[in-house]
Amino acid sequence: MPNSTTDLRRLILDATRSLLARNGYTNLSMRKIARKIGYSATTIYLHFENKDALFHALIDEGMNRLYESLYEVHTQYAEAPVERLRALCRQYIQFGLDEPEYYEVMFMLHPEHMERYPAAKYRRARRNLDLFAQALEDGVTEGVMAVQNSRVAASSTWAALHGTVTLLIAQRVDARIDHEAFITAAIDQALYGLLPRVRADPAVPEV
Amino acid sequence: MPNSTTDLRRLILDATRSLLARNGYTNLSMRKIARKIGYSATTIYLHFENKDALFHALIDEGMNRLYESLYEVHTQYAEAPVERLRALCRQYIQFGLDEPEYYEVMFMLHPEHMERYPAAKYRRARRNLDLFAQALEDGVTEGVMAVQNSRVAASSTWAALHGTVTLLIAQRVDARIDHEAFITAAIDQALYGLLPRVRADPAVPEV
DNA sequence: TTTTTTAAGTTAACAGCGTTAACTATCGTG
DNA sequence: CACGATAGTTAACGCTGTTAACTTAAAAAA
Repeated sequence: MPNSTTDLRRLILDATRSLLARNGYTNLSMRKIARKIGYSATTIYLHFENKDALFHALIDEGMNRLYESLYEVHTQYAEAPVERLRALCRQYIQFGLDEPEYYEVMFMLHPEHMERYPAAKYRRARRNLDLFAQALEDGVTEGVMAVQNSRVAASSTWAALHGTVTLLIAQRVDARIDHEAFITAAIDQALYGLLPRVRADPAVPEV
Repeated sequence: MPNSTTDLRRLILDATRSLLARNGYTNLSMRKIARKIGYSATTIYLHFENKDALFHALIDEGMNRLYESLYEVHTQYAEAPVERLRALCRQYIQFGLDEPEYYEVMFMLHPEHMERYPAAKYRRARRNLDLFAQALEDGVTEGVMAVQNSRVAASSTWAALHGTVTLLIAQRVDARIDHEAFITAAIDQALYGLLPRVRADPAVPEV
């Protein structure tokens, strides 16, 4: 199956990822990718419709790698939903910090660049959120979490993690704050917010 | 004090904000700003060192407007830390959704564009976080919140809000999820995560 | 009043960007 | 041996942020 055509496609994707990690999204261009692999810029257009489509392919690969690492956590903590959720949160944040520029492309691209993101790729990306929703549902079943709607709660938990990663990536967290303490606090706060409360305070209804 | 020089500076800032709101950050250029106010592009460089400096001025104005709206909440709920924090969260998210492109410039600019952000402007921006930290400290004093380090907890709360705003702005929240339900869930989860727990679970230490 | 200096703004240009159209060279097949 | 397809190229268009050099008008100094 793999001929020289698919090899070049692979070469383009690898070069893009490499340049992305080294020089960042801002300093990346079709011409630079081409120069790195020894082809002219227009050759890339023989394998990807445009720059957006090239990044869509890269995003999809990233989503799949993220899923692999989250799924490993999922199976490791199959019997402990709270600890599983905590580990999923850690893994998600670690993924973002390991390759910040890649994370940025995956989750911070402008909606106008995502309008034509293929439905099949979108469904694959959503599997990541499903792992979080599954942990919440298991937690509710076991009575160790209190959540009204697991899909909504999974999204709000994701929002907390996404905010944590993006603030760190954008270097917006105060220099006096230890990053590890910040991450731990963010995860704990999100987790505590999902635990059942003993005496319900009327001012604070269930999530 | 205001002469024609400072007037033109004001004109540039207003035109930039207007174009930002209408066409977004991606479709904004020095030439377009200049065209809108009837000057040549290089005239802008007589009032701002470069594009970054122009946006730094815009960010600073945004941070001050945010502070005004948060400070109003601060005084309104002076005696109820939990309700005050909830209202601060609502106000912050509303601010982001009211002018998404402006929020993006304020909080999502690449660190390389913020390297030369002036210290005085940075201090003004941090006052916004101080209002959150104050609410947490008041809550701890009154025994209605449990927080180890108010600065860290204020940052992790901010992260949850920032994630909520950015996911909505980037249109990454699943179409099947109601935005209002998502926002409420995110705020509630962050808030619950700060409340004191009756029986401490050894698996979940304090934030 | 005349000259000189300063201020405000302009035009032209540079290197780089994503993308398209037109062109060339190579290769497998009829 | 010719032909059509395939893979890749060059040239070009209209953008971008930014700099240098230039003009024009007003203010200050002679």
